[in-house]
Amino acid sequence: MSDLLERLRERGWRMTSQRRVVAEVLNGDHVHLTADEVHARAAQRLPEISRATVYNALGELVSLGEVTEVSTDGRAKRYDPNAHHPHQHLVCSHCGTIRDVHPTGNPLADLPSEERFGFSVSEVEVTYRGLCPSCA
Amino acid sequence: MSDLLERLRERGWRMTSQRRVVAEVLNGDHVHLTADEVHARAAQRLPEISRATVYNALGELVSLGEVTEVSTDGRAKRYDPNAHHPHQHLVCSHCGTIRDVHPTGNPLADLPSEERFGFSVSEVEVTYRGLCPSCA
DNA sequence: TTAGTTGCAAAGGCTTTGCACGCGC
DNA sequence: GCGCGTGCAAAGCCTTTGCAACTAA
Repeated sequence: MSDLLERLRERGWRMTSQRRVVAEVLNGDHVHLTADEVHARAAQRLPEISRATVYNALGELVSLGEVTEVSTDGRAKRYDPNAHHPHQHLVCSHCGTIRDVHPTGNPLADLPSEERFGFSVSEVEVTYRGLCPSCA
Repeated sequence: MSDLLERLRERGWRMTSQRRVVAEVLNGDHVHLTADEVHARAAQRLPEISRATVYNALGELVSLGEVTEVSTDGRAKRYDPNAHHPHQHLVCSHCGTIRDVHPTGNPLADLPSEERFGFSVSEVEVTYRGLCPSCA
């Protein structure tokens, strides 16, 4: 699981310097950057990279299932490269910090078939909210 | 729980024709409108109502805890007046339809204290995703 | 070679803001 | 009458798009 770049190469993702930098910026755990933050970090290594290119790359990584979009209540979406480690998020209601957490139990099992209204349910997204130690 | 307007009056919410119409539009179950949809429906009864006023009113209803913001992955936030009936959402990945559902079990209990990292967790938000009968 | 990628700049969707006027309490 | 609410128009933030130049495979 650990190396995003390697996985992308194996999957035959066309590699360019811009795409490599984006993947490198995202690689790791507990990473939840906005598109703009990804662009800023990428631009440290590749000053000419454009926002549009970052958005393109992020969109593809999401389609490939290598990265997940996290829409916190704030405005900009955040991108989470931890797609191969099923996990949920714990968000501080005050400062917005996000932590990855790994609850016990399977939330999917909590939705009985009579509550599924004929839907074929395939995913669950769980977000815990509260105050982090610094904000409490 | 049923009448939003009544609750607002009891809480001393300053009432104007615009605010009344917004509250009336939102009142009910399984309502998940965007700000723009709220504006459109409100404008049927009060043609001069402005978007800014609708946004103001929605923002206050959210602060008051009478309405919940639902950010599906799409662009515009949706507003759910069902804040007094704890429930989760079942979203169709294809057409975006939202249904309210009432799972068994308490998701809060699934997050053990060693996974809370010192946060005081107060809410959980659960979204089930899948295909609805029409889109399957 | 050639299809896919990039950068730019402009457009687009959703939401917020500043300010003068108007209205609920 | 006072203070908050309203409408308008403009600005703002985040994201997408069109297109010509470029480049990985």
